[in-house]
Amino acid sequence: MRLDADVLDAAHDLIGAVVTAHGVRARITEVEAYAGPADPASHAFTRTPRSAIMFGPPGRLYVYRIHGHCCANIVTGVDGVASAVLLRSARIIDGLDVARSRRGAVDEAALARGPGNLARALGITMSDLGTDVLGGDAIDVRAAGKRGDRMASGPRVGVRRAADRPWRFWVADDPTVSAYRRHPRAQVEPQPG
DNA sequence: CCTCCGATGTGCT
DNA sequence: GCACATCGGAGGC
Repeated sequence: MRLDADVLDAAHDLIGAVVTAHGVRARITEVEAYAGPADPASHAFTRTPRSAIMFGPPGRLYVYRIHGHCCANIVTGVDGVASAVLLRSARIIDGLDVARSRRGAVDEAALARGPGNLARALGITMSDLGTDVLGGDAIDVRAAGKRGDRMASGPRVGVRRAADRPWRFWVADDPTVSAYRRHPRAQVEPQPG
């Protein structure tokens, strides 16, 4: 996985990768790229205590809370370059009963559909902030065999600024992928040229 | 399709 | 203090 390369390459590589966390294994089916200071939608557009981790080395987990939910990102880019890939959806491979106990009575395809639901199903909380997912810690992300799935891309979900950059990537026609929701006050970004 | 709203932390003033 | 957010479920049209 090219986590130290361009964040769009890293996002591509994370589709199909397998994440293991707290008794559940899942194959990633949907991600979004956030390009740091070059990206008004990124938490690292400005450097704050919360976003500082994204300015560090790749492979660490950036977890944040929003509206009472936790969301998990993989930090990308070499040390000093701030960017990250949000894990939005996944298909549970192993530990279905554990995931169900965390998520309640929902369809199997919906257990880890959407970033808040994914973190919940995998038991990821703020205590996992900073975990090195490449280093044999409690949470692990690794490339899996190529599956020949068709990849699709489009605008990111729920962002107000830079709302039209097609930096969301997902496995085409996969029922575990979340629906697109545009931010109600999405801003139009000036087009170059 | 759309709009509302609970939920709660972060960052700005 | 306060606006707003990488959300998600429910409900209306």
